[in-house]
Amino acid sequence: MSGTRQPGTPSSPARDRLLAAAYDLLAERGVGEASLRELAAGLGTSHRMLIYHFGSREGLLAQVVELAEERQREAFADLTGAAGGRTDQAARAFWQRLADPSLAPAERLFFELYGQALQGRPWAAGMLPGVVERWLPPLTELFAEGGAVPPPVAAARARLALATARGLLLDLLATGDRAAVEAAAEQFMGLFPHGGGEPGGSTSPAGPAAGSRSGA
Amino acid sequence: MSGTRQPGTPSSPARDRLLAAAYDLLAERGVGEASLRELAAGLGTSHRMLIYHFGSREGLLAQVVELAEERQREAFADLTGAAGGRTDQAARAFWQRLADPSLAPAERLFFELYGQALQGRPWAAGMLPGVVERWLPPLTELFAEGGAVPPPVAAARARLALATARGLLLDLLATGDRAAVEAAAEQFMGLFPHGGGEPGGSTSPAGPAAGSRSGA
DNA sequence: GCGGTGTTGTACCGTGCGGTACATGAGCGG
DNA sequence: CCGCTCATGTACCGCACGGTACAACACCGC
Repeated sequence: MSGTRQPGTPSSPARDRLLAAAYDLLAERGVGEASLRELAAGLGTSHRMLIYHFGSREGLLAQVVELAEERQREAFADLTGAAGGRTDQAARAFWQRLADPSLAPAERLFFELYGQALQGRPWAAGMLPGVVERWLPPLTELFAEGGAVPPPVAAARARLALATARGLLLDLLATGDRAAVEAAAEQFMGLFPHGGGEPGGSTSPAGPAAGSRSGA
Repeated sequence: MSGTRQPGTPSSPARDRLLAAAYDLLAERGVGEASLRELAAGLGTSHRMLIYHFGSREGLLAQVVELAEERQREAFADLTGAAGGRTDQAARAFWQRLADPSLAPAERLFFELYGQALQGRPWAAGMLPGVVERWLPPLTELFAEGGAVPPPVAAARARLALATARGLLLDLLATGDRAAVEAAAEQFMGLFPHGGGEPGGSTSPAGPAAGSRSGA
């Protein structure tokens, strides 16, 4: 046995370091045109090593997708944690986090991967199953306001808030017009009829939140 | 002079046919991994001809992006036309059109191009300048309800509706759960406080609307 | 010190890529 | 009928790609 490692997910420390660094690098450069050799050069290793650890280029990309998914999961955990208190406060806080410029590269990567997954790229397929569904239960609970809102309405609002946050993020990334996007988010949060605060417009959604920076 | 044609946009009929067909083909297969040769084969021509008409692969992709932009412009014209009547009716009609399954390939292409543009791919850069801005004036007018809504509020709601429609479209394309997405859209349209109808939640937004099908 | 196991470097392979050279027609003005 | 331009086909170039072969090295248990 010479060339490649196990095809599964053996998760050696070196591999994990490489993967995290590759994630950051791809967030900056985009996946589309990145060759193994370019990537390896940017990572300070050789394309040989990438194949050794990930089996193939597609294997590496699939692992990056899985990592993006995992980062989303972490963001989601943060949300459920933060959502203990007032709904509108949780919403605003989460939106503030999403709009943090330091997360922009990860979010651009998220949307690139999303687009590739929609086009049926096999290595990106892992993105799709959870990309909406995973967010719905906690968001639905958040919007239920402890039972004051009927479950079907809460579910629809959860889905709506998720979509809205992602759409606003797309806008923000494309235009960079932070003020205008914030105003739109504010509009959304102000639309809900209930008493105390607003329910949490742009609360949760989009990104592959936890943004690790410079990598390994 | 043997090989390539003018680099500009000379727009011969043959070229236009090729471009429209390439658009449809890329909508089905995705841009990411399409080589000139694959593309040409699917178009019933040779990669030589693509280079002759478009100068280079990037030139072709840039033209496809421009065409996508143009299709958006047509969709936008449809919107302004349809928006003459009641706001909520226009909104629902436009959303119905967006959700039409036959538009899905064009919309997937739109989001793939959007993602590539966000990652700085030069041939996709033409996407960004108008992708939000172009929709705002007519939407703002729509949401102003003839002056009943203050301009800043109308502007924020326009931006919000655009973002929401795109987010919901992303959801629909990923999950295929038409009923749930429709329910979320309905929620949005029902949120606005004003009298008569709802202002037009998912009214306008996303796609490269006018969907030409099987191409030349 | 030896044999393994995990890791890395160097060198290479075949393929398909984007792009070019050049010849060949089709259609038309003169 | 010539000559010109537009269009297209065939053949090729050099290159970078993903992937593999194989040898070497580090480290560890014994």
